[in-house]
Amino acid sequence: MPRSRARLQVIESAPAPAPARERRQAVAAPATSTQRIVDSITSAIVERRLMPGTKLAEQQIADIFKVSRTLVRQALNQLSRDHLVTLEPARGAFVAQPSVEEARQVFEVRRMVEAQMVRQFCAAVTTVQIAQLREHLRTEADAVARTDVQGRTRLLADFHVLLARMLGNEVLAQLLADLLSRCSLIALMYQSAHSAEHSAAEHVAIVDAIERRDARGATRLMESHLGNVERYLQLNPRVGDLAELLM
Amino acid sequence: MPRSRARLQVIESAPAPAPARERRQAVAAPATSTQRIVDSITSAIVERRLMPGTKLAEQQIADIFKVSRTLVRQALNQLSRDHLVTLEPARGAFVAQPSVEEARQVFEVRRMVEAQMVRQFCAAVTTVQIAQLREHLRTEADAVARTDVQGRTRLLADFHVLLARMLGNEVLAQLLADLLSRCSLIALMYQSAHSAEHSAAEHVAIVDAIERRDARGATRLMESHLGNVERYLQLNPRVGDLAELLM
DNA sequence: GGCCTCAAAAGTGTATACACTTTGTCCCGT
DNA sequence: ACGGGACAAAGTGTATACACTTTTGAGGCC
Repeated sequence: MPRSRARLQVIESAPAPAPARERRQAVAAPATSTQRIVDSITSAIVERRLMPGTKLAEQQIADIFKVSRTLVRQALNQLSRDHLVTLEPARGAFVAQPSVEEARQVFEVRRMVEAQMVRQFCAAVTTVQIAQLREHLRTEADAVARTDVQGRTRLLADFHVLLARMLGNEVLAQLLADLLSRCSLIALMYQSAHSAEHSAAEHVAIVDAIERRDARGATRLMESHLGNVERYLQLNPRVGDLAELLM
Repeated sequence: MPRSRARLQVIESAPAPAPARERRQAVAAPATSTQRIVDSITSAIVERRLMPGTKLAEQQIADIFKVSRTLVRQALNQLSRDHLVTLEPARGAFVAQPSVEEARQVFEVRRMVEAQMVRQFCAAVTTVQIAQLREHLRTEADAVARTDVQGRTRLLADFHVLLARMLGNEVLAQLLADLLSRCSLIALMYQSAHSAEHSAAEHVAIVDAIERRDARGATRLMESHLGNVERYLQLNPRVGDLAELLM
């Protein structure tokens, strides 16, 4: 009997004119099919089109992208390494449902890394870089003003990666990018109540401190920023994890 | 052509008597074939049996492990995410040759993360944990005394992961484990001149400071330890990277 | 009616087939 | 001789085939 399969509809959104994504694609050539799948699913997860716990059946995805399961499997493997999906042997792939504990640990690591990052940044920052940061803050403010939810989420995360990249340390930047994609998932799973406006404002304060070369102040601001973001997570899971919901 | 279909040959290789590998398998049962391949290649790289730049042909590896290329490809993909091999499209997989710049960045990140780690550790450490650390240091000293090269290399790295794990932060521990496997490759590629004895001694000093709950001292010691390890890398590449060798 | 059994369906795990790309070699023209 | 182009060998990229596992659902039994 044919099962009506309408659940996972078109993941690939029409080429959104979101400037951030445009730029990303322009810079780092997408090219390979596998990467296209990874990117699409990543976006879908981070932008809440795919909810935590959703099953990602290989054939289904293969049909959508018009490729074989081989490539889909590769993509799912990559995603599992990013902690965006979990693979259960012989059962399949599911959109990850990071636990409260994992959330805590991810934020802990971010505090450790980013505090040091900001500290070093103050010692080496150039006026050109400050200008770039200001420019980014402006874009953030724009997105917030337009209530462009997807755009602002990405931009708020990019701020942190931008800092890392400006230290000229690609290893650090990638590490932070990984942590931030996990944070996106965490934030949406635990419905962050921390408003985008608030985050953007804290970013401004951090850049102000950096401009003053106030290492201690900037560090403190970054730590409290991350603390705030974490604190406002609603630690009663709202989606997925039926066990916790029903007990 | 008739296909001979040998069904499911789950031929576990005879347990190699290498003590280090034994231990690893005992702790985290690998089970799946793919993981077995990843572990084997990882060991081979870290223990210098596979030199940087070596080509890893899929069929060749498949024959060795008696599996299909499918699983080998999965393994190689994982290894590339660990930065132990690089994949060149349509050309194949090669044991990675981290550049001098990458080495610098990895150590930079380690300094940032581990400095904070030690600081926090001083605030929360228990006497039981100190005892565990002392125990580990004893094992290190043993391996150094016996000039058990492979064992001591692994143990010196494990010290750092042990610290991370003791903070109860699995995310941090994994992150550090990743960085350390990259460091192993870097160290062997640039023939570290930093003696194992010296490293072990510095580890002891760090634990001493931790025991005194001397956060500032421990942090400083950790930073100088990592600085030393990096400083003693021979930054003239000795293997691979012909370009740099010939100019 | 509820529950166990079991078999078909659906889905994952691994192997194999085949297309295409790269690389090395040989032959030819200059 | 030398350079270049065609061809063969080797190897990677993707699709497909088949084996095995989990899930599902229908019927039979209590």
